[in-house]
Amino acid sequence: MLRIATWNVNSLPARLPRVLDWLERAQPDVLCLQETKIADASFPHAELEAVGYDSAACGDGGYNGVAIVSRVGLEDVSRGFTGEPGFPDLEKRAIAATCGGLRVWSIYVPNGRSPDSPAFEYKLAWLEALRLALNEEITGGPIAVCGDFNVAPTDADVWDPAAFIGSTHVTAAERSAVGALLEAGLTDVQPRALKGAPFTYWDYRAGMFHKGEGMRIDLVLLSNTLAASVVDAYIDRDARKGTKPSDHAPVVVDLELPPQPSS
DNA sequence: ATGACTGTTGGTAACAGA
Repeated sequence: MLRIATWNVNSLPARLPRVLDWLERAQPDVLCLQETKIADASFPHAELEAVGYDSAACGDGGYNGVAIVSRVGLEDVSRGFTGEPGFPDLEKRAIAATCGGLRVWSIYVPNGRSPDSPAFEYKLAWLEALRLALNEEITGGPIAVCGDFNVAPTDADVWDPAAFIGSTHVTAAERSAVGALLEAGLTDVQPRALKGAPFTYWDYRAGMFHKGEGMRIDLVLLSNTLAASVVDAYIDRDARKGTKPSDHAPVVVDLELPPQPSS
């Protein structure tokens, strides 16, 4: 069994104790992180190593930042991707590595701010460039594209579609961009809903978590053949509780991979 | 409860997040 997970931690320095605790509790083989907000030179490789995980990071502090944490190998790390657009400069939003024979991507899609902003055009361009970059990899072998997509794929992925009219994350253009990724050969793994909803993000404000007003924007996309190996998928809603949580919860996917042919 | 955010920075107010 291979357990992969993705979690937007909203600052790894602020969240490190919770991340270390969560690794101990959830026992993922691979964890993709987003919004690490930490420069590579300061990344807590040693702290992760102490609990049994290798790590590779792509960040420059401040905003953004992604990483992959693995206890089943971490090879052929690549940062960013060919054709990736900037705003205007390149941002730290993508890292990939091979872990336990699986190509894993950790991505942080731009927020978009508002549908009439240049940041929204950047978001769409970034997703289209990602699709082009993934096209070859998707046909090359098993791949998992994990992260904060900042898009709710359907109306069932937001607590109240009426509350999102005119907002980012739900527009036809954004959903079409994610749909193009699926058409390229990826499957959006549907996690078991805990507490009746499939949400992965709840705004910090106005008690939205406690009122169940969330969104599903953190996704695990698996190459279609690999998706047949999913034996379980869930959102760890408990990780959103308590003191100083991230505003996102981890998504966990369990895979029962077919036996590897021996070489 | 007629309310209720959190993180970052040549930083203590402005901004980004979604």
